[in-house]
Amino acid sequence: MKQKVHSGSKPKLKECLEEEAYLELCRTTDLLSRRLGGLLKAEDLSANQYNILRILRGSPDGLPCGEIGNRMITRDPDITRLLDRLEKRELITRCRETKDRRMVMARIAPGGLKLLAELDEPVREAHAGQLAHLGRKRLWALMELLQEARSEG
Amino acid sequence: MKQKVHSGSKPKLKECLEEEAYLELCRTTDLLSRRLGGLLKAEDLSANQYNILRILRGSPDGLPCGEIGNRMITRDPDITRLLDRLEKRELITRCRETKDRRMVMARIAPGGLKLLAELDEPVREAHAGQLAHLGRKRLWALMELLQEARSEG
DNA sequence: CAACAATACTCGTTGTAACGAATATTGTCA
DNA sequence: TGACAATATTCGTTACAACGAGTATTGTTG
Repeated sequence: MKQKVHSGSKPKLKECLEEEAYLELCRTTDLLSRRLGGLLKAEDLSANQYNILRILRGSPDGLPCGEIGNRMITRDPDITRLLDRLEKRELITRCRETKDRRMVMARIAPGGLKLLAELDEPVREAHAGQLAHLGRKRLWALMELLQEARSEG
Repeated sequence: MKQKVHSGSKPKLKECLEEEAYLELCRTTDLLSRRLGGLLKAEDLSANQYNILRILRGSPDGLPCGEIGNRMITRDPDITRLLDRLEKRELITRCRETKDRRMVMARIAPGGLKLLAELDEPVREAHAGQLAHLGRKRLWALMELLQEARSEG
């Protein structure tokens, strides 16, 4: 996920505005991601693993693997292996659904909740430290623009 | 003024605006990156390799490996191997500097220029297709906000 | 029931990122 | 000159992403 983009040369005339905007986006995301990455690495979590945990925390009833795959845009064999690692560390649990026994529901486990809870504060502080200087107004403006950017892709 | 007291349940983490903005940023960058990723994969280029080629195109006199590493925020040994792969495909050339013989200058090769040239149009079209609906005004606003976001991290 | 679709999984593969440790060469400076 | 710094490299390691092919189980439908 980490995508690095060169930030050196001045924009050539031929480069279109959309491309420049994309580069800005990459640079910014990359910069902001580094701190978070450091926090996660200290807990031996990959960004994807962290995302899964947060998704599952938001769905206390659990989610089928396929649904996780849809949200992450990741193929199901890869989701399976991601969940394998998380399950081995007892951060999540899996159990087969009784209704539709084709599905396996993944739920966050106490260990996963605890780990997330420990990360919440530093993560929030990291983001605040990096973005608070924008202020509420510009943050809202930024979020709105980003949503609009995705709204018609 | 009366103070509100939490009853029993754990105080919900205040979803801070900065964190939300970061998530929006990630979602947007991720979405936009996928098309580019497809174009690059068709040419067997990783995002990092593509970035290096673009950096080098912007520096016709070549760059020392260390400078590339600085721009990409990537460690020396990894840059070396990235350049190895690019050199093997004759997309770049390397030669030792005569002045300071510790340095090795990497330059883009004709093959690299050609490959980039072939990618320029589809890449630009992809980005335009994804972002043009914002219009110039909002694109500028977005870019400005992103620059400000990085200006104090 | 048979055929098919959906779900998750197993297995294998390749390339890469990221990191640590060590080395050779060269330049700089006290 | 000798000690040190800078540059790039080699080597080894681990984990992960991404992809393809195939399998087992279960549900659905004609």
